[in-house]
Amino acid sequence: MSNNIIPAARQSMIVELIKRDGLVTVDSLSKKLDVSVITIRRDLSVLEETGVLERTHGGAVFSKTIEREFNYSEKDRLNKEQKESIGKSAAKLIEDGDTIFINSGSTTYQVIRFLEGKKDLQIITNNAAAVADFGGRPGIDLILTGGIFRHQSNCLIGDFAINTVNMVVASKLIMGVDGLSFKEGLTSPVYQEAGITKAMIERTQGQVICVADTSKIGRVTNFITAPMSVVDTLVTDWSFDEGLRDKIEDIGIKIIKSDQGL
Amino acid sequence: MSNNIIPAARQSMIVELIKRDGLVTVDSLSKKLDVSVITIRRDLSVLEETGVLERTHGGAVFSKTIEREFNYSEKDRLNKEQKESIGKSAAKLIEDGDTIFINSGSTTYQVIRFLEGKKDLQIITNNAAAVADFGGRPGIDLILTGGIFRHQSNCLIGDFAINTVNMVVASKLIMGVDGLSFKEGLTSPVYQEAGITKAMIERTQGQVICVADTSKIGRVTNFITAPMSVVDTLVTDWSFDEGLRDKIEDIGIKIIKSDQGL
DNA sequence: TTCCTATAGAACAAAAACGATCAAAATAAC
DNA sequence: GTTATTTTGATCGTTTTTGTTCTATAGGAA
Repeated sequence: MSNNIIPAARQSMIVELIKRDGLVTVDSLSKKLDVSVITIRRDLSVLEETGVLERTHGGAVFSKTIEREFNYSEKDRLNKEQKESIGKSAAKLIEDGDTIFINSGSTTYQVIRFLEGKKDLQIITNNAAAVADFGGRPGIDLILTGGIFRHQSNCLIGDFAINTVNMVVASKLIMGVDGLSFKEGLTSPVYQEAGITKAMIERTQGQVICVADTSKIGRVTNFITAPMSVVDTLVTDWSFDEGLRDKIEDIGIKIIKSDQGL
Repeated sequence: MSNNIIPAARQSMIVELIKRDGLVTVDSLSKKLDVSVITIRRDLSVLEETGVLERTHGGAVFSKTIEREFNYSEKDRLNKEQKESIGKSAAKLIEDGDTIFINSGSTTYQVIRFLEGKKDLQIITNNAAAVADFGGRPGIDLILTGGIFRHQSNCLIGDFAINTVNMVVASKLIMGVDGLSFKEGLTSPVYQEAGITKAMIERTQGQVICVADTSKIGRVTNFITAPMSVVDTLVTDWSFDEGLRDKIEDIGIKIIKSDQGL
């Protein structure tokens, strides 16, 4: 894919990758960008000079100082590759003309990113980060629910948010969760976020799509949002344990596994 | 497609491409514009002189400085120093325990920045940018109104926003305007934004503080928000024309001039 | 600790891109 | 139509970038 690119382009790709993943290895960059390892090292040295990254043995990490500025939380970076591919797969389930709820979370954020190009879409979300790189895409209305800004998870919570949700009937819901278990159902670590999601579920007349990388499956956090049975479709990543498939499909959930390697 | 064009046209094409892609290569430009690489190099040198791009080996990247200004939008940059000092002065009018409306705009955004350190404050705003560098300040609740995201002015508009505003009674309003004239009153270039501000004015029981640098005074834009008489305090910058003072104070508006040099 | 493997860095050679110069072509001026 | 000016392209030496080889070093395992 990638040959015949100028150094500046290659370096900006490295910056993108390190912003996305928080960490890159010389080896993987060498393969991905199709240049020798020494070239990658030289690039990393240049970029270290500019301050966007810090070199380590075998690669480089995103600069701590810049990281803080960007407000990239650890959580956003965790399983980033999985979340991106889940986002891409989930976005395919959205059709032109849909009105969709999207709750907050690093996985659902990835879905929003991949909705570009859809037509006549209305997104209602309490994810405050959504506006960040949403440069006025034609054909897509982005509606924030409003509410109290909770910076830890970059989302909007409280009655104002719930009120807005209650004024909408959506055709689909993209729901991120923190835990997903047969016994306790869908759980969230923050009470108020669970409340918003609950309201969204009630106001969705069409498909409820749950996005969760495999680390969430089987996990239980503090606040119960809903039983698993509200989910129509579960989009998860490639390392899904096939042993669970039957048990999940038995309660009427369709499983979609996203592809590795974007 | 492309032969027989004058240099200026070719160069403006290059500018368009670099604005779009952020980066161009000499080689691809040479092919796309059907001229030799040396010509492209000369074009890039010329354009580098003008400051729109920075040359690199093999091509050029969009100028960092211009890029930054691009994101901030023309409006944010205009009279930045004035706006900052107005923001600082206006923030001093806010007391601990206040519940304040803040409408959207580059000047009011500066006010938000300087509210750090206040206690027990509740900010209700339709400025989507507010969350950007609001790192969870203790003692301050930031509440977004919700609404349709309007990327051109980074704000939230529409019924959802107005509904939220209508659920609040604020003790103060920080109001940015685009024009401020005796005859037409306070005006805004965007209909929906005027609507939000109107709702905020109605729901404010205390002080209405208008923040406007001197370039706004006397200007009229398209949509009337309110007559000037709704304003209690006008915070403007140091170059305020003292000849207008009496006339403005006569309608009951207190004038605060912010200091130059932050 | 000691060994071992993987990574880093230096030096050199090859390839690509650059800049300067000059001639040819296109355009403008007369 | 002729001349002057600008613009473009080609050549060639120079600089930058890249990859290979080799040596040194870091980090993990026994």
